[in-house]
Amino acid sequence: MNMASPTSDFMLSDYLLLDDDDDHDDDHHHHYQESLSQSTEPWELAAASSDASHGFRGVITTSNNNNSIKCKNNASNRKKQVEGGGQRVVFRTRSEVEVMDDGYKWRKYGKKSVKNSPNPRNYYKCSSAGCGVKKRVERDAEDMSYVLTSYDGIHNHRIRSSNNSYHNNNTSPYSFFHTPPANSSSSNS
DNA sequence: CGTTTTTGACCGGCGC
DNA sequence: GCGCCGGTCAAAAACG
Repeated sequence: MNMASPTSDFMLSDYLLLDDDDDHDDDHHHHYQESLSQSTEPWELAAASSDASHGFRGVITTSNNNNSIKCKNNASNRKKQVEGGGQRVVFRTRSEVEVMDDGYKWRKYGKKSVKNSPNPRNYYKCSSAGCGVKKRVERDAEDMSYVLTSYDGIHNHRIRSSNNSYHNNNTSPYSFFHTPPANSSSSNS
């Protein structure tokens, strides 16, 4: 609980904020600030969060052009709004296991092979009805040691206990981010 | 028996 | 219009 204080702001500030600067993304290849958590977890926490201010439909694009991963936001070219708030977070974690327990129960609804990645991409959806939070898990195209996990939306329900109690210990790198205070609905009107 | 995984099909957007 | 590409659906299997 050293680096606890699990708040979204903390995370956003402490890590990296992704702007929709897809224009000059070639300049700075790595949008990710790798911060090794000294926690007891076997995986390293390295995260990149996207700016939800735009309410965009972000596209996580893995391009090997510059041997880098870049996240592009289609703020202008919004295809469809992300149900659940439109929050997108991308975690880059060094782990041997692709799917790790973040405290929520997910149901895999698809697997697809991406062009720029030799590894397939897994699509998960929150098992809770009425919760349209989706999760995308894939291994890094260049570093297969890393797992790229994307979250879409915000859970409108309480965390679902699973086999593990990571959320209870706040040891899960993702759990704290996904534990919305109470105003997670963010103006649902 | 209920739920989840699996896997190919399907579909929509975009580029050519 | 067609093919590519990424995302989702859905039927059957697999799993508890």
